[in-house]
Amino acid sequence: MGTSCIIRHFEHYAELTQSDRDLLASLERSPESSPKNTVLWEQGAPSEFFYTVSRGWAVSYRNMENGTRQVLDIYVPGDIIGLREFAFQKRVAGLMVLTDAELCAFPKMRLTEVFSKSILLCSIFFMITARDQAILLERLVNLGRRSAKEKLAHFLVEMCKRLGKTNPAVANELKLPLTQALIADALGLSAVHVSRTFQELKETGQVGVSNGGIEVHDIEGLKEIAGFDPSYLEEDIDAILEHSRRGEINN
Amino acid sequence: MGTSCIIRHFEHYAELTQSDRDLLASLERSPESSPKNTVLWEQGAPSEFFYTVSRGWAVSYRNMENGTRQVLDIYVPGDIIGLREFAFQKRVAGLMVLTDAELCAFPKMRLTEVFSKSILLCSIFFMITARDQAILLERLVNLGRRSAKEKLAHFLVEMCKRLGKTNPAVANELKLPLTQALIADALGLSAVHVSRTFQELKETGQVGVSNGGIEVHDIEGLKEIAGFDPSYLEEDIDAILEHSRRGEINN
DNA sequence: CGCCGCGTTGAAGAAAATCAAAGCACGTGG
DNA sequence: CCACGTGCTTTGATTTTCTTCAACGCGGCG
Repeated sequence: MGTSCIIRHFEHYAELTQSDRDLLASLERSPESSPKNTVLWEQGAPSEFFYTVSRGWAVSYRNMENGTRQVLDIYVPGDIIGLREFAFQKRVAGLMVLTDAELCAFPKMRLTEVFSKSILLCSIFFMITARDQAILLERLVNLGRRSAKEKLAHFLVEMCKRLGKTNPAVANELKLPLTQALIADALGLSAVHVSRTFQELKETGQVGVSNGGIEVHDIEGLKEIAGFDPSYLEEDIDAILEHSRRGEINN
Repeated sequence: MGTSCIIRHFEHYAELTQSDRDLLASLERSPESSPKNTVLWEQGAPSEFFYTVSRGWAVSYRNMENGTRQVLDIYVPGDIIGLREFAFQKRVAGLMVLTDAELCAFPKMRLTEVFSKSILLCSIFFMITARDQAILLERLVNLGRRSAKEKLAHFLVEMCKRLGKTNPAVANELKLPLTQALIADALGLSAVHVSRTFQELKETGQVGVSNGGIEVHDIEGLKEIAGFDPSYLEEDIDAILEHSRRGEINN
């Protein structure tokens, strides 16, 4: 099965010991593939696993009573899904894969076992959760206090940044497997308004379209439109690890 | 100095051992009081401590370039401030106390030490962070896909629930030390629209005013207006602790 | 071919923002 | 005790932003 998905992910943050790797490997199940547009669970379903995305895109969403939908998160390869349900028995949101995808499951309840055995892994998990919160905050700002144009620009920049982290090649070409309706549901807008706003960005040259994908021509321009501040994506793992190691010595 | 703030808070979740208590007590500094309207830090300031609120209200916010402001969180006694900055060197948002308040500081970097010494405390911290994320998600939904009236109703119900958790008396009388401008900044609305929306709720009898405070007359009505689903506030600590204890045995 | 999902366009309407002024409660100083 | 200032809320009029509805275009695919 090669290097497991989460090990690769975590080694991006810090050097793991062999026992850390063994520990992670013992938890991770083999990847499960799902064809595009599969709903893996609905909100309210029991929440026993979290997942890492090894291939494809997924989206978590909330269906509202009035028939609308709010997209809460968009997941790309390398992301972790469902950590936030650590404290809950049930899924707080539905999950759908957008493309053919592969996810690796982890039994949620064995996380505490990991925590007790490796302070390093514990710190990394905590760091990831805290960083995810910072991202959510930024999204809150996006929904609360930005115009449609700013929202869309900010969204595109964030996707660029996140994709660029694992795949430096895609710095300014975005092939998003997202419909405009889905982007609308992520930004709290209507689909037609997203379409119009895209037109605006095309006219002023920040984005373009090429065979179904979105091309980002001017990421700096988008950043300016959005008032983008990248600091919320720049977690600092080193300082934590420093102390984490010190904690280990104290053990 | 009596029982420390965070110990009281944590014992609400689980029974701590004496060594857990000692560990927490060794970290917590004595409470610092701040007069109302004090800004404790601005976004971008170094982030070395997190805090527990032992008295008073506080609010974290983000100032936008266009002069507007987004309120990210409102903190009441018992809440923890700044855990989300675990992974960051800098504050991602400003913090202001709204009333005269007392906060207890914790050196952020000693968290990993706590994690390594007590799997129970580690689990509780993780649980709190995960639950905070669930609350943020609900707020995302609130900002993205609800009308002004629904937003306000949802906001009031959430505050009721959160206050009622520590103080069962205030189930349906709310004395909020919040201006309408601040509520507006929390909900992504303008202050005048919040005022108008309040009028609506008064006319239909869900809320009233008495000497400066807000009275909630009909919390069920508000829930219905908002489409309120309380499950995001009902974390389930027991299942986690069960496994946490098992983890400890494995040590 | 014809259907279907998705994007685009236009027109009309609703929701909320903005601007400006006035009211009200409260504290302060004369 | 009253006048005054200040911070917050309310109100009305106007404008902007976004939604809704409906229709059409367009490419892919059975």
